[in-house]
Amino acid sequence: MATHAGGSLGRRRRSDGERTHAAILERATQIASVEGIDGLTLGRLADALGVSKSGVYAHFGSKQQLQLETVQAAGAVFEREVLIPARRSAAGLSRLEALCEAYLSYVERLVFPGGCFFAGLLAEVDARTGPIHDLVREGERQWSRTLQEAAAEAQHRGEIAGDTDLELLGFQLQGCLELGNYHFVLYREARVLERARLAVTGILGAVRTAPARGDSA
Amino acid sequence: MATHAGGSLGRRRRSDGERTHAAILERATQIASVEGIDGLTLGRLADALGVSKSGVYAHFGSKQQLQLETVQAAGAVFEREVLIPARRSAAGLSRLEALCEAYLSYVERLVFPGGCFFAGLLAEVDARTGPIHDLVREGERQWSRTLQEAAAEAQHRGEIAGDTDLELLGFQLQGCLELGNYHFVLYREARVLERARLAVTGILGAVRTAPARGDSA
DNA sequence: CCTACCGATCGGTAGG
DNA sequence: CCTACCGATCGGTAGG
Repeated sequence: MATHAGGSLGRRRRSDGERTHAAILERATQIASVEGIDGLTLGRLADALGVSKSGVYAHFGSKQQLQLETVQAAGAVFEREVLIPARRSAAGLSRLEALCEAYLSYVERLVFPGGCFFAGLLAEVDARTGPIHDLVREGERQWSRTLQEAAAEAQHRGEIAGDTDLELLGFQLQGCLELGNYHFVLYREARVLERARLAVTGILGAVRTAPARGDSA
Repeated sequence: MATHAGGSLGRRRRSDGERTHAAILERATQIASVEGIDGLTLGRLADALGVSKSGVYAHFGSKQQLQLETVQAAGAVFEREVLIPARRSAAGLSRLEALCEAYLSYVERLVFPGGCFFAGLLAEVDARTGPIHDLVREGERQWSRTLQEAAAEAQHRGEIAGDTDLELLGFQLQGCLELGNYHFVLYREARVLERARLAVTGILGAVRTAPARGDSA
């Protein structure tokens, strides 16, 4: 309903309400990454923020809306911490490697205290139905596509073998990344992420057409 | 306290109470595989069984005991459906292949309605602490070890290359299996399990020393 | 195994 | 944003 004409003051500063809303969602992603999206309750979130339950509720109007916005907020963090950094690497094999490393780094730095937000959410809602299931399914599909497109560009450039099955390559890499996340959170040892990195390197090494600088022989 | 001397009647038949207990746990594993171990509540379980809440409660004495026994009951199913069938295959590469196929078949047949019980549980409790976390961690460690031991025997027999890193091979296979499970439950398409099978075959093909019967060239 | 209950917490509402 | 409340459900208990 509001027009874009803001008058002589130009674009308004982000309001207090908007900043509070964003702060609530940041806390919500932290809680949900450990307790699950179902473990995120209005009361727990309100306690963590030091406000009343209805003070939180008023921002969303329903628990489902809070959950959906929390998932979307986590998606923005994933983009900022994984997708955008990887885009700084050259398209092709470099970017494919960068995507894998950016993901493992995002896990290792505990951007979310419970590890990858979407790895946890995937397992929580995969067997259910509803809007959150659908949101997660689309996010997972997009992540698979991102890996596969980077692999396709690497193949187009002749950096990986022409007969490489890109779907399988992406699947194998994605499996190593997700298992790396689960094991890191489960065992709490940095060593398991090193194992994931070596597994990724091994899979890429098997399809690479030219040895990387520094390889022996 | 009871002795093993059962008198002239020999070993007693399994009592009604024991059969009821087992029936409760079977239902509990089904509910927990979809709703999570935290989504398994006494009230929901009682409703599904058509008994009163305290009728269920009396069998376990606490919710934690119910949860622990449910996880153990699911472990017995995993052993029956995955580990024991795979042991019918010859030790070495055949058994490693059989372990992967038995796992994917167990997922595909929906032995648990929510897919692999432990894949879901892993993601649910990896970031928490307590006896269930510990139980899952030991189970996951054992599953990794089982895959790795089969790979070691394959290497010992000369079926896979002598310089294969067994830990990485096991990790890559385990990643494909778990991602196959998550995607099958998420997308509900049989095709994604075919992808997982091909991903496993591709990984094993890269380290195999002799071509399998039927391979071209 | 049952009914009947306990205090705590759930999502959500009323009224300010 | 708050207090105060609603009915439903949670894990657990008492008493039979």
